Amino acid sequence: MKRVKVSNNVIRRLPRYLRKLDELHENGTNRISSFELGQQLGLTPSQIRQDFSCFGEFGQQGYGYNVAVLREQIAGILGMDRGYKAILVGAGNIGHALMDNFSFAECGVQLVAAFDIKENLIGTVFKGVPILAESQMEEYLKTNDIAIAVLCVPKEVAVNVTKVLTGNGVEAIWNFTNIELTEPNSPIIVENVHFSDSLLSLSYFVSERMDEHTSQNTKTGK
Amino acid sequence: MKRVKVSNNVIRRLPRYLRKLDELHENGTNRISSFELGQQLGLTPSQIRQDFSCFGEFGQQGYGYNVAVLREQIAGILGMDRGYKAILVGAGNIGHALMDNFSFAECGVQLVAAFDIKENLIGTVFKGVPILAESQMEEYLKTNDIAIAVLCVPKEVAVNVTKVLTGNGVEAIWNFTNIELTEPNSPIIVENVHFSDSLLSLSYFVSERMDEHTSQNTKTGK
DNA sequence: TAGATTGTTAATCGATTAACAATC
DNA sequence: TAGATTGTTAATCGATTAACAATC
Repeated sequence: MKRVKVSNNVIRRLPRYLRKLDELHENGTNRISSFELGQQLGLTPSQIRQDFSCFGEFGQQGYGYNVAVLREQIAGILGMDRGYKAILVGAGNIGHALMDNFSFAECGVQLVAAFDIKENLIGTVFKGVPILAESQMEEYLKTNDIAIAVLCVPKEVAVNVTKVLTGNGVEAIWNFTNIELTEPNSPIIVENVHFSDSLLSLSYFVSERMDEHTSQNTKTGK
Repeated sequence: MKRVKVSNNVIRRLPRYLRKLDELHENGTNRISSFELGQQLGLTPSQIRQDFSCFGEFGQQGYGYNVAVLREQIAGILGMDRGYKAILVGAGNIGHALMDNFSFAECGVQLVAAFDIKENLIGTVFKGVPILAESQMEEYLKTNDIAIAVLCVPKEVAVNVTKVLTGNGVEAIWNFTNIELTEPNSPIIVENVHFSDSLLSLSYFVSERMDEHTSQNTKTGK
């Protein structure tokens, strides 16, 4: 596959393309043009064609894109066909909710084990995933090829757990703790899910909206 | 407050500034320069000063920024002092995990009620938040001033629930369902938390890393 | 005062959009 | 063939970085 340096913005749009293509496929749509796709996603056709051209030529002049083919291409670009193995660390609360609801398999990721320190969880199997003692984690990492760790531990222990993970071959951390995990020179890949950052952004947009209304009312003397 | 149109990129950095300032405050740091803040966040001092200047003048030449003052300014910009009221719709799984772990109050948001259709949940109170029947929701919205809805329902019903929300004064939706909620001409504010998009991006970066290694090994004949 | 550091203007860089030849 | 639509090159736009006068 073509692998030139692709901008972050492009990469963040790829999962959206995938989701839309899945939807189109379900609807029985076989082909789509960049114009129509742009309409549905709120993007310009130019941007869509530019984005795809980072990775190859997936369309056909005068026809557009075959939905199924394009879907498979993007899935491949995202690495969904690589079967990366993941472990989850911290099976309480959000960790548990992820195991319960989130389909790792739909992203092409295999969740092979979870780790916790709570005695009542250790040794149990939840939705087919064994929950093991955190003390066993290092050994487990050494004997299994784990690419991804889902980090759901309390923030106090996050840094120490991260050291064990990165020291034992884990490539990437899906970070659900509310701390900045990225160290300046670390080669580890960190993807943050910061709920509070997300809610605060939303709060900003609400405030902006409210202030607009207020100032308009002032202007019009309401 | 100064309210000029500020780019999305700037807004997304504000919660990170806030988090860092909280950390500095806890450490007992009273003042910080844009240079030092940039070092700690991996940003240029220029960018930091540009970002702040969208909202006002919070620093002092020759001195830098007072941590506590800057923190309060950013909190205000984000609307944390406005006490927005929120409801949560769908109290199972991820919704329940949010109620259990996530501190709405720390973001300055009041979670005042949750709604569900499960009989065994209705009428109970969880962490001080009453869980009501979804059939009561419309009435509740009409008699309370709810700015934000946290959407955690199954995706099949998400669109219909959204109509009820937007039709009854809700300004913004914090969307935990895995569907595209934003309609072309809708004035509703939507903040998406798409777990699968996040994991797929991570999967991309892992794949990129692996391919780099492979191609290097090929070049060096390993 | 001299040194430090801001806020802001100008320069650079990168991302998006427009245009169009190629071709299905 | 004629019409449609791609992939790509060029133009535009916006965001980041650099520079510097103002001033604490």
